[in-house]
Formats: sequence, C-alpha cells, structure tokens
Amino acid sequence: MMSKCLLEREFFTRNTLQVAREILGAQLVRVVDGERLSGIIIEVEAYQGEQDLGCHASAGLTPRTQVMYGPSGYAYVYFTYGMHWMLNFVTEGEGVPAAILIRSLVPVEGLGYIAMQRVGRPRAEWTNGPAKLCKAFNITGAENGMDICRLGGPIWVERNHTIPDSSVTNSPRVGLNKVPEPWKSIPWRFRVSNEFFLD
DNA sequence: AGCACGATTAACT
DNA sequence: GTTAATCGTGCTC
Repeated sequence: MMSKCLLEREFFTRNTLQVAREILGAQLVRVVDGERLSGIIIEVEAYQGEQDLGCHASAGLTPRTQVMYGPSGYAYVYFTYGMHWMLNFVTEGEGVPAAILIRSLVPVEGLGYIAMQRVGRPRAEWTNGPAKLCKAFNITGAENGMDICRLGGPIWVERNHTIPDSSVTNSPRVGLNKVPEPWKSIPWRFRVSNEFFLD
C-alpha cells in the first residue's frame, strides 16, 4: 500500500475554499485511549473572515474565536446548542480568522469504539453530521487549539482519495437561517457525491 | 445580571 | 413536517 502522507501546515495556509475543496477524500485520524480511529472526509464548509456574517469571527477577536486568528493547521473546537461539539481546522495565514467545519465522515478504523460512542444508532448515522462525528471520535473542548499537523498528536489528517471535480457538489452552508444574504446562500459547502464510494 | 440565540440532533406527530 | 434539549457566548442594561 502507498504510504500515507500527513497534510502539512502549508496545505492549510491557503485560501479557505481551496483547502475545503482539496481536503475532501482525505483521512481524519484520531488517537484516543491508545486506539486509532479514522474516517474519510466527505463534507466540509468554509468560514472565512470577519466580513463573513456566517463565521463566528464576524464577532471579532473574542476568547472563543482566538484560535481562528492564529496560524493554520490547528483545531478550532466549539460548543453549541448546550450539548454539541463541532470540529474545524484553521486555514489562511496568521491574523486572518478562517476555518473549515468538518461535517461528515465515512468511518474506516476503530469501528468498535465508534459503535460504543454511538450506541443505539445505525451505522449510517455514526458520523454523518458535525456533532455526530465529534461524539463518535470523542472530540471535545479538550482538543481546541491542538496542532493537527503533527503525527502522534490527538488528531491529524492523511492524504488518501483524490476526488475528481465531477464527484464534488457545492451548496449553501447549513444552519445559517438567521444570517443575512449573501452569506446565507453562498455555496461554501463542499460534498463528495454518494456515487464516488460505490466503486 | 439578564437576555436571545446558536455552523445540531433525536424524537416526536 | 415540528420541537425539546441545554448552556456557552456575546451583547445590552
């Protein structure tokens, strides 16, 4: 098997839309309790800058958003709805608050651990949502600010599939119902077509 | 100190 | 299709 290649900081220190598009098909790796969990990233969203009114950084530099203002390749993990954690990777250069939200994975390794975290739910719903995958991979505020460009850290990303443009769809970001246009409808959600994995 | 709301999910009718 | 759950965050008083 071809050796896996860690996504380096240079990968993340680029335009957020480019990072979002190109991370599709990569493999998110999580080591927890000495066990290796992983999944293929099949859906992400881009959040870029203070002017993006869908982005938390539209509130400026605050305790919550400070990780997004730092260098790329770090985890921005936040808590919402009183119960859910969300995983993002910081993009762009230092001082530019931007990130990609990881929204959906296809589980690959650690299926037993994941099944325990998602007990009672069908396999198809283990990691098909941003809060679901955090629960499945036991990702919480403890991972906020962690370096994801380091093998042996709590989370990193490896190159895997290359997804052709014909298998990628764009659409508006989810859950921004109260955000004004054009931010509400701008197509900054990137998803791998279901057909890609039927090969 | 109080308020409104959230980059969601699961369980309802 | 609708809605409860549940609390951190940022804003206003």
